[in-house]
Amino acid sequence: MKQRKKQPVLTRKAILAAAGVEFSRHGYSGSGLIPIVERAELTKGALFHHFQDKRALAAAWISEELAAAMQILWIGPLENISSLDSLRALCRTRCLEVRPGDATSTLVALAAETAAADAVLAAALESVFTAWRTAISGLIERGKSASWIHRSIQPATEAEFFVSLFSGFAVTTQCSPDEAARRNCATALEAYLETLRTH
Amino acid sequence: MKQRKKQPVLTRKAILAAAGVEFSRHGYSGSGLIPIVERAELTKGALFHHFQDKRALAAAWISEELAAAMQILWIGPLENISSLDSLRALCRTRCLEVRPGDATSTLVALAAETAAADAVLAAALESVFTAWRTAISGLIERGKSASWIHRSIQPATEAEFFVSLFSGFAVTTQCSPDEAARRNCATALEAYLETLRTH
DNA sequence: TGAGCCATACCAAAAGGTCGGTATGTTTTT
DNA sequence: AAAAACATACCGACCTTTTGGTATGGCTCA
Repeated sequence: MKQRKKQPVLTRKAILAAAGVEFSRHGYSGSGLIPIVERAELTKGALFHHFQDKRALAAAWISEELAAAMQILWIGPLENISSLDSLRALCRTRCLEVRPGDATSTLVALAAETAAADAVLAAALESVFTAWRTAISGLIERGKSASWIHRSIQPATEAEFFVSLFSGFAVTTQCSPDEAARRNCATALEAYLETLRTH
Repeated sequence: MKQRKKQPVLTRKAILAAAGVEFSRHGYSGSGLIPIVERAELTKGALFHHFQDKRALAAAWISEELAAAMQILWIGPLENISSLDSLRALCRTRCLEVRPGDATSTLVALAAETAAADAVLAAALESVFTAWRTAISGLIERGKSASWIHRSIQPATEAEFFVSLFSGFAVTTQCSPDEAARRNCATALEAYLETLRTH
């Protein structure tokens, strides 16, 4: 099969990837378009050919790249969990490896920065949050059916709580990124997870 | 004592207040200096007379105004609490009234946006977080002494958890500011607080 | 040859910040 | 006590750089 010299889909992906790096490091307002296209080794012509404006670029990155990253980090693993111990292991890992610029932190940071003022970005971000929450509440329902999660636990409420909790970890860790804080979070988290257990 | 006709402290306060409104609405990078001085009905001359640069303005606002607001919202009330029921009532109130642009949300939003990239702002924000955590852990120690909090609870760890939790509430609420989400948070929060109780 | 793809050049506006000037105290000197 | 010297507080014009965004034109491929 003959191949085009340049595949527009690759160009688009390159811009999205570069934009992701900038957004993760400097937030939405703090990211300029020139640093983005320079990082992608392209020009603004390419950028504005694929995206209507800066906001559309950010929205596309959120719903495509960021959502995919959250899928790998959270949704996929959560779907394969079938015991409270494995849930605790996953949470411990995710908690200890939270770092500025990773998918979870960026999701939270972008939400905190833009969601109140920009409905378009808020909608894109919200759908990522919703996918996350849905994975949690699904897991809780499976756990209740299999009797390794207490029957009094309400899936939707608990999912809301769980996502808020990790979002908070992402923020406070960003502010004081020492190992002790992360370990504190992990410890308190395990104590919380125990409250879900059948007793 | 004779009084000066113009009180420079008022001008400074006016700039800080205006800056606070802008930072709360648009974040740090999203806030321009011209909107700030226009809101204060002053000029850039006044701004740069009182503050070295934009970053110093933000740092001053965080350590003076934002810290004071958190004192009123959280630290003060927490110091006057002497039962788990009153703690639960305070938390429920703060949880239900979280809104974009209030002190807690702004603290979290600024931390998420700037803390990873700006050490000066990170330090100012961190000291506000620390005051918050200190108030919580102090309360827990008092509760343990008075036996209305279980003796197995570790104050520092639990304080870290608590602050992260509310920070997360502030973010996720900003993204989907419907009443149901807030109530979910409040419900799950009360269940969590029960785990602190002496049993 | 025409349509998609992307680079170059350019633009108006807004960004953060500088600078000289001035009006108003506050000290110091005579 | 008056005058001179200094300090503080603020204004407003201006500067440079960067911002997000556009207009145009060339290249490639079907």
